[in-house]
Amino acid sequence: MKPSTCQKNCQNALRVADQLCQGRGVRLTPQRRQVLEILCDHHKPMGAYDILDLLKSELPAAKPPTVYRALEFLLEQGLVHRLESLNAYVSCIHPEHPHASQFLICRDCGEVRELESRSVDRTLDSALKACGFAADSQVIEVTGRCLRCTERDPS
Amino acid sequence: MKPSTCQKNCQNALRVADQLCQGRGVRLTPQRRQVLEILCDHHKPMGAYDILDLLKSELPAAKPPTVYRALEFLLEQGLVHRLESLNAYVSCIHPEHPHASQFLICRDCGEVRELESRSVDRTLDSALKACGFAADSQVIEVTGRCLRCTERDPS
DNA sequence: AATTGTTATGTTATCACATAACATAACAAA
DNA sequence: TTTGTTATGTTATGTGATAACATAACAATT
Repeated sequence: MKPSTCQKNCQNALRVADQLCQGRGVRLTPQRRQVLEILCDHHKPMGAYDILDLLKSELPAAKPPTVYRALEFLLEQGLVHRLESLNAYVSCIHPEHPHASQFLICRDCGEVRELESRSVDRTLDSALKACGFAADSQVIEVTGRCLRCTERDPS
Repeated sequence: MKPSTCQKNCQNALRVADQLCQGRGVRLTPQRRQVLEILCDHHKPMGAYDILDLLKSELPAAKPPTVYRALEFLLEQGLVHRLESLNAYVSCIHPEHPHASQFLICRDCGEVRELESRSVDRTLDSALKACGFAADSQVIEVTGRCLRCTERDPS
């Protein structure tokens, strides 16, 4: 994807976020929007303190709680995801519909892809049902090499 | 499970660990064994510093690296698992054969169960294959309420 | 038994991630 | 304009993990 296209996607993602929040009657304040923008611009997993460093260039008074509060809001609204195995955060590709999170994390290029496999979802659900476990959240994170990196350097 | 039975299982788990390590030509040193014993005794997710506190009663000089080194070894040998969504560690039920980790974590009683669903495994594998992703590790962690807790208090 | 390479442990300091607690400010509804 | 609520500012600290370097234990030789 060309930089210009990516820029465009980011702008678009922010517009979608604006609309979603407006529709839900919640406030995407400037700080929250800035944090989301940072995550959208990179679209790589970023640690809270990485975000903080970038945020400081726009908001020098920013401190850890500033970032964590924004992240808390964005997570609640499904606009970003948390990657448990990296202690990191990434913006959501399509926040307009909720989905169980399934992530493929490339250890070479750092790209994070959302798998969204309905069949994985269904299979896991039925396994949970079979043993009487009432799930309220699930984490699926696979680390490895993405197709592009494998093709670039098949080793 | 009665305490006596649990005790027995713990002793058994340690013996199995001894044998596995001997067979592999690696050393289950006293420190490593003590950490494993602590995890087996509880068989709940425990943080590294929880383990450290208990370890100190036997080994007062223990410090964070003491625990983390033991955990590193035990993880390598498949004797314990790390729960990414809790930053915690738990002893493995059957270390004798390797398996992709799939955990059910009860938020009420804290029990951790290994799901080991072959169908989930297969479904995920084929989804990964379909998009050309070469996995080298995977995390599946489901948080919710176990059957026992649901039956005890259906709310 | 002495040498030597390797693996394990001891020790200090510090990094990285996250939140508690309390004060102030902005907002929105009456 | 008051009042309740939500958001932000600020300080400090809690929690999880590792870097870096020194020493000790072990195991395989000669």
